[in-house]
Amino acid sequence: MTQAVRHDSMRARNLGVVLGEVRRSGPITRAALAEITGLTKTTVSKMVGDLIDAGMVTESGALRDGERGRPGTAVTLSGERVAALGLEINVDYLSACVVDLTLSVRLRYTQAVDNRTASPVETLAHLQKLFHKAVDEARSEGLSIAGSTLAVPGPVDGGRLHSAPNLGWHDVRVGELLNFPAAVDNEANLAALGELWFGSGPGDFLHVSGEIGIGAGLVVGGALFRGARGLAGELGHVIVSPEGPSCRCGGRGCLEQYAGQEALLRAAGLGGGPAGIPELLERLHAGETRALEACACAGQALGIALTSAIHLTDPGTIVLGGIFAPLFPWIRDPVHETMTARLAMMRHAVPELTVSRLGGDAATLGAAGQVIHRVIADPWTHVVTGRTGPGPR
Amino acid sequence: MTQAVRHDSMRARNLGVVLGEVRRSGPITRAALAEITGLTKTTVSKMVGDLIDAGMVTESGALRDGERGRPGTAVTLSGERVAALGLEINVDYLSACVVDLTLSVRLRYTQAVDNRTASPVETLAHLQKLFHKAVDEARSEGLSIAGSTLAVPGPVDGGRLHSAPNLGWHDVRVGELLNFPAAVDNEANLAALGELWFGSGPGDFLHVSGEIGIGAGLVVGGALFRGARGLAGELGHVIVSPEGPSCRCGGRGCLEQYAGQEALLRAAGLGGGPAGIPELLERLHAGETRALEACACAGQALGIALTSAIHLTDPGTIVLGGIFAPLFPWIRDPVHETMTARLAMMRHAVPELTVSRLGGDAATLGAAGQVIHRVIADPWTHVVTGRTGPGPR
DNA sequence: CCGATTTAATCCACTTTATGGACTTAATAT
DNA sequence: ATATTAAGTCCATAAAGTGGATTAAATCGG
Repeated sequence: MTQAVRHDSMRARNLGVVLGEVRRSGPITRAALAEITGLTKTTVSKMVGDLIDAGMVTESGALRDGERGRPGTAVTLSGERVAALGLEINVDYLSACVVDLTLSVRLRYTQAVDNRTASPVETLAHLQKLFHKAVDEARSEGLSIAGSTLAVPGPVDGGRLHSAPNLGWHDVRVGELLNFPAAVDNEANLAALGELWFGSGPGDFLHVSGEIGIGAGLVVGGALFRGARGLAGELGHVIVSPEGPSCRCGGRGCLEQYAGQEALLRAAGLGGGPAGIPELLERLHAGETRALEACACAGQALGIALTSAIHLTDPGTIVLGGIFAPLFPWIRDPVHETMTARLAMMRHAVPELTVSRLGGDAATLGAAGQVIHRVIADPWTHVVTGRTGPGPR
Repeated sequence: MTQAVRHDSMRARNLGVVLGEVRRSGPITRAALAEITGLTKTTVSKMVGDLIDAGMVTESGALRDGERGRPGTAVTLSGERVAALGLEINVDYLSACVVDLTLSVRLRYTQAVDNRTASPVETLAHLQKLFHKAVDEARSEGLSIAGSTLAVPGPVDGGRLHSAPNLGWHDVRVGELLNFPAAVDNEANLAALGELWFGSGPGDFLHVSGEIGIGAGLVVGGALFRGARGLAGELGHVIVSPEGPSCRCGGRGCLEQYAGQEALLRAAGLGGGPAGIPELLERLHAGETRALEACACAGQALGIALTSAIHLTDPGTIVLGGIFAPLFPWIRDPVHETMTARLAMMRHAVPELTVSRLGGDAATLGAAGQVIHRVIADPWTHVVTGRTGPGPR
């Protein structure tokens, strides 16, 4: 149910509207904010004052635009006080980053841990150390961490990680095992949000994260689509060919069996050993036929799965990330041709096919960005608790 | 951007919250409304008064629940004043229905028109007559039509119908051709909403409308998912087998080629003639092998497409409607078995598979229901303009 | 059968928040 | 130097919800 609005929540929401507009429109004067939001100059002035007190906004000098009349003083987001922490569990390392309100990355950490051999509890203990280190160091820079989110490589439903094949984890209640406050979410979802906020991401796109599994995050109207239980976006198990090779999910012919990291390396003649994507890239650059053909096949399969995804979810753009980012030059054409051929008559415009500009950090950034976005949408608590000293009696 | 809240919009929203709660919780006292919404009794009382004045709510007698203390007077939605009109263009007839605020169907119309031979303009002229007839007759019953929505059999993007194969329409700007005020939406989308509001529909489901084409409407959290351009839900073109028969969409192996009405009838040996679903049902009841096998094959194909859809969109339930409703006894098992086998390892619970309780009216009902839902979510304008006579000066 | 208790609904003084016009400030134009 | 224009602040007012007091209408207990 939509919640009822009272005086305090009216103010809370309007604060969010004003702060959101400051974020959206860069340096902007109070007068312009009033115009855009529809609030009066008085109201906006008061709110901007509160936001400045809370350290979320700063005056960034006079905005002289050549027009006559008194020039306005522009305000911008301030990265000096509020920050958020993004965490990620990868196969062989943990990573963390601290991002401030302006979405600038302030601190980054990685710590090598072989999470395939470690138990969930061990891994999470390592993660806790990383958490405290990051929080302490952020504090020493004057930043206060408004919240944190943890990215895990598999579908999450209410803090519970269903399965993470590349960690060997199955049905782990991560939320309950954490000894520090953090939200838990799927790496593919958060990578999509990372692309939205830190990449060139437009407002509507399907972000494909190719790893050992293949996940996807669907962003529509600037918000992530999660489905009924938060398990949406399992692109890796969309059926490419109903009688294809069987998959660990129980099905047959899933995309993962054609374009997952393992399948791809095997097709390129690199399976079975410790060989990885770097080797594949070398061979591609060397023009080795087997590697090129492996990419072409994977691209076609991806194109087929994406065609189904487009018909079902109608994304504006497709963004390829994860292992597909470095492979983009070799898979772009087969993916694009497959999609174009199969979508030809149904739509005026086939979704654009682009590549992620973010590296392996996409999920960590998205995790931190999610917290920042929540703060910007609802700065109320931070404004109130952010007051210095006891308020007027 | 989220809009700023001012005093009037605060009141508008709270009116919507109160009215929405009246709808949700049946006959309910003012005190209970206050408890649930978090507003004070004073505020709720004032709002209920306004809603009664506007004819949207009535007192429905004392609510004596055996407890001691003064019994409350319950209020319910009133179907006496506000209503909505749903319209639908089918292959060989037009239909309309008037639904009141309580979602009771008050008037129904159908008019035989062969829309395959008629041009869009001719069809819409017929529709206009139907519109006025419905509005006039509703008015004579004391109902005022708050709005209307038109269901068309194909994907719609901003009032523009991309293609409606069973009408032979292509790229028709329906919104601009209408000489009366109505929103235009895809029949599959509206059928899903019909199921949500008039059927047994739970809050999260994928509604499959099998017709000549196969569409789907995805409802998550009580809201329809439309994708970036409103073209989501084209289940009929999800790829079942990449090298399958070619489809009018330009692709190959689309679901429609296996489970669409034409493919199904052809497989059952009924193709080429005027034979239809009734004949197929006769043969199924007679136990004819060819018909049974056709259903089994269609069911398997549907199961494969739904498996992909489930991985991508994670619906809580699958509701089969359209031609799949009467065929349900014969396709249920193949669909269910295919889905279960292929989803086994990925989720604890495979989505439930149910059948639509609504007949061919689903879309018309959804169309009218959409208007009603908008009125309930935002009753403000109706409360203000609904006042009888000049207000107190 | 009557008073005590309990809950519903209304009344009224008050608080919170936004409004809108007046006022001050700081630029450009003439 | 003065007029004009726009930004930002001040202040009295309006709109809406709050919370406690009051009235109303039941059940419970003796």
